[in-house]
Amino acid sequence: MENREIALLLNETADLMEIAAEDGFRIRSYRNGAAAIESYPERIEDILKDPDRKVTDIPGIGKGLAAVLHEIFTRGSFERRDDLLSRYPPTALELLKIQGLGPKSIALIWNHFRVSTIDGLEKLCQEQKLRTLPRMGAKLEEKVLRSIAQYRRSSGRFLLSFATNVAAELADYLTKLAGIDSITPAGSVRRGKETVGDLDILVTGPGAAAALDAFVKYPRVHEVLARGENKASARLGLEGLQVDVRALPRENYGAALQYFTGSKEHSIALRARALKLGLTLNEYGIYRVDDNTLVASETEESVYEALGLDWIPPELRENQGEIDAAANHTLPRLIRPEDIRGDLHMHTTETDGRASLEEMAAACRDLGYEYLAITDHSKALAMANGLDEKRAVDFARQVRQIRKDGGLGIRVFSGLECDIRRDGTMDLAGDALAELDFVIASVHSHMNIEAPEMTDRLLRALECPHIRAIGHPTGRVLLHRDPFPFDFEKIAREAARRNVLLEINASPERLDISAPLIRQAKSLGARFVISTDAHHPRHLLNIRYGVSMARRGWLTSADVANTLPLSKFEKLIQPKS
DNA sequence: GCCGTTTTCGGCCCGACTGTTTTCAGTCG
Repeated sequence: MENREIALLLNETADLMEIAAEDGFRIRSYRNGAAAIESYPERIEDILKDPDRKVTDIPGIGKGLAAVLHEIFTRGSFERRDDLLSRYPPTALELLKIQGLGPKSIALIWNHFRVSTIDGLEKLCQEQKLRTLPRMGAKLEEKVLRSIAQYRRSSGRFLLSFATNVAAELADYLTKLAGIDSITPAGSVRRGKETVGDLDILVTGPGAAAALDAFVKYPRVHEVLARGENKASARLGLEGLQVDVRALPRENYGAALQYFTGSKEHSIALRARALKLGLTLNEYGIYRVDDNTLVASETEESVYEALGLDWIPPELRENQGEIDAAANHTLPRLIRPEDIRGDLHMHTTETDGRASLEEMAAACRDLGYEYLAITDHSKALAMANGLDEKRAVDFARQVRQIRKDGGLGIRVFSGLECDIRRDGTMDLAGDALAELDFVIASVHSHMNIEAPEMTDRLLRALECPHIRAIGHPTGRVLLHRDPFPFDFEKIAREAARRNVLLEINASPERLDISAPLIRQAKSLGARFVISTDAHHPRHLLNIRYGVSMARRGWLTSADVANTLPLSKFEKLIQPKS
């Protein structure tokens, strides 16, 4: 069992414990343990098997959870979980994903109506029965119905980061087999889409067919859906991501890669173009219509070339003008991960991060960056122990002192992720913000106000002369929360006019803003910064997902401020006179 | 349930908002 799956079992149990109104601190221990296991660099299973090692050496795992882990490995579950599942159906966990309902309400609904499914809940709301329970009313019913609709739209999809990791683990496993030349994830993962429905993996080489056998025996396979000559399909792990592995002969790899990368709209447009040229395109190659002779198939480049096109980066393949651009040789030179020279949004133990300034700086240095900004939360985020004016000013001084003392081998900017209050004013006073090098303004509260008020709020925030960027501008959380409504065009235009950068938040759960908005903002003259919002050094690696979004938004390195060398970036963030 | 100790017990991030109340429980971040 993978660490991620153990963490899932512990987290689900913690959810059930919440519904059962068990002790909050015990619940937190389960969650802490789950988080520790999920991020642990080694497999917990290996440690448990090794008599010389103890899982209790992992911070967050004590005697109690160690016993739970042993039980998980002997029989796949544990007593507390089984007991809770005998009292509450597993579907109740799904209800926790509905906004506006928490564990108390779910327990109440179950106890009163014996309802524990989304469908049942929807019926209760429609029949106006939810309001008969204490402290529940018409507004809640509406909110729950809206949230159910949102939940249905997003379920069955997975985060890009999750699918990417599954693909990497599977590739690791398959690459050890004999006779494998290449293993390539195609589909929406290759296009860098923020969420994916399933995973397509293409395998070539003399051992490709045998790789299908290996795949269906892959330990993480939960359920085999299909097993044919050229394709095997299975659901992986407890999460149930569907993975299709296809064995392909080398000679039509390029055509297959194009075909399975999509998007469907892009491929349809390509086939239409082929027909106009007297050609036909399918997953095996490009053929002349009149005599059926093969024109191209071995590489993607040759397929595009046969259609009179430059090779199109997968991130652009959405039939959004990329085919014309490829025909006219005007495709943009897209930004690449290696263009990034600094990360400008991250947290430390001073607020809700897990590492110190020094540790974050060292990690950035190891990534080859030239600079970084530490941007802890401001005081409005009390649960994160946000900085007040005094702590913010002290922090700015501390960073100046570090520089005076010779620095950390990388330029550190003092920053802040400052809350934007409901009225659009900043959470900290201007003279405190003025001490800092790089202030990001972000919305963390009052996200359900009407669009005009939100637009005014953001416009007012942009008036603050000390802010350099708007953090996660639309507030979306993928598969969970829609962007809050506001007039994006107005904000992007105003940000461009005031030289405030729009953040492309690379956190896999956010990837905010979306590719269409990036492209729109670029057309309005906006500039961007791609940052990870890291709360741990390993989160810094998520920058790749932000770069994927930027590429999907047609950005070049010139559009992104943190591709600038240090000296130029410093000039850019000089205080406005 | 974990942790750390002035070591086996007590502390463990908490403030704001919402919708429902008639003084506040539940949710969210």
